[in-house]
Amino acid sequence: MAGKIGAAEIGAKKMALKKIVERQTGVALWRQIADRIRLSISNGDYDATGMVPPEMTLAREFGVNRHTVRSALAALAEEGLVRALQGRGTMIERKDRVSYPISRRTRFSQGLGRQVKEIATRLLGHAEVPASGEIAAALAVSPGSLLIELRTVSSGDGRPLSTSVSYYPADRFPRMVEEYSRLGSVTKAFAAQGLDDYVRVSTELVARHADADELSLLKLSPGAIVMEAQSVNADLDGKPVEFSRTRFAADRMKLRIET
Amino acid sequence: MAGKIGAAEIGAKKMALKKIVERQTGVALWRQIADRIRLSISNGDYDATGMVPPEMTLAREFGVNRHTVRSALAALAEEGLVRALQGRGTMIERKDRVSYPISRRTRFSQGLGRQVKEIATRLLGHAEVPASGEIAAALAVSPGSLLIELRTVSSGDGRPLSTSVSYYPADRFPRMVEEYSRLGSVTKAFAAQGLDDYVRVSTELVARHADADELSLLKLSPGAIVMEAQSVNADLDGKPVEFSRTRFAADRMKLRIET
DNA sequence: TATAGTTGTCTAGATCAATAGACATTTTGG
DNA sequence: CCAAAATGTCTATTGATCTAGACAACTATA
Repeated sequence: MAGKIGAAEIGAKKMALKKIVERQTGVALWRQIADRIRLSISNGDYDATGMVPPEMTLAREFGVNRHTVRSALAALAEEGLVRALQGRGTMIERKDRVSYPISRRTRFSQGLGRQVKEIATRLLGHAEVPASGEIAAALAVSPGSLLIELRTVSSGDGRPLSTSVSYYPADRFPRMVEEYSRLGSVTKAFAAQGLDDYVRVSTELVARHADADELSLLKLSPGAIVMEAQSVNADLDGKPVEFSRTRFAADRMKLRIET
Repeated sequence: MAGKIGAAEIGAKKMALKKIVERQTGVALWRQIADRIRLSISNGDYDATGMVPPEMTLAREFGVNRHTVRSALAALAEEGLVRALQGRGTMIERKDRVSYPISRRTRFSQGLGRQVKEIATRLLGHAEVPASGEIAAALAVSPGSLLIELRTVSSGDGRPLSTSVSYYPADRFPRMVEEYSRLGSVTKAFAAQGLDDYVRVSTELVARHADADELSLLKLSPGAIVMEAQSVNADLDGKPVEFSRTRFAADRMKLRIET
């Protein structure tokens, strides 16, 4: 099984163009197809024409009925990604996923840069909660000590991109809520409380289907995927200052890891 | 909408315990529930007992019929994650996702460390292909110049974790296939061709539903999610030496980004 | 102005997903 | 030993998904 395939490979590669989807999976065919077309759009596969291939062509490629492809395209139209024009074809309206950089100095609003004109972060709510085991460990505080919890959702040009739950040690950052509300930025709220700089020390990523809560917060077409990042930021002495759990709308974002 | 919710928050948090799932989404309820239980298991939510809650309890929490929960548990049993024992309950067989570190010096086999006893990478095939636009740009070679393509699938303790397609400039690494087949490692194959060290310069991540190809390569229960990482490695002069596209089985892996 | 190619709409039937209820089987604990 | 609690199995019904085919409406082009 090692590397003596060579010539036979060419054939195998052509097969791969058949864009197969699987049945009886718990994920409807129209949704799998919508996912794949979305990916093709964002990969620029259709840039030559600016159009999605005709429904009959897609149906043949995916090996499904034309109506199934129509369901997929309807979902993408609902997202505003494509627009169908009777008699002409289906036009691509929007192409790129927003690329979000994760680095040692990750700051939410900065990285998005020129990709979106307007970034809005809305504070959904806050609370003062005792540290649970996992979070206490991540923040290096004793379990049960008080934390400030902030819940936010962020949008780019009106489209929700991510939603976060963040925790801060209440003793060190007692005015977190007020400062964040006033300044609209975690970085500035930290600065207002005497912390000038901080760095990302760890990020863990998983991907899964969105639950109903995330669907509504991120205005996702249901059944969508979220990428969940658990991250810890620390001050320059290595003392953790923030634990947060951010869920990104997977079909609107790609994460770029910078090293 | 800014931070004057406070007390009302506590109620909202309790509501969140209701583990809601959405209907008519193109993703079957049993699959959404399977995803959520899998996440709960890997988060350690059931560590106290080592058991998944009873079917009736889960059905109540998710607001669905017991049979729907049974479908979800059947899928998890199929994955080998849980085992049902009549009269007793449903036992957790395996807990953790494998954590895969992505850093400036990412090396596949090293990072997995003690998490898996045995790592096996199988060469699926190879080919010599002209560089397409995107890949040529990433590798900083002229479009159409020859690349060596390697396709592999990697498993930990017999469970497929990821599948990769990688490209190397054919002029610089003409013996890539032979050396890789002989040594079983990209790092060693590079060394055998005079490249002693290399670093990760970029990684881009997206998440989506797996296609049939990935389902069969990764032996995924259909409808599963993959995380796709496009990465570029370069030598210490910054000259790109490898472009690769790795798809991770999202329900078996978490990615840890180290900065 | 035909004609081919495209999306839009409708109907009918087959299969999958989910609910509902009843009862069997097995284990645990009083 | 008995009762409670858990999983296993079966039947029946409803709604969502997918297929199949036919035709209408619209667009571009020869």
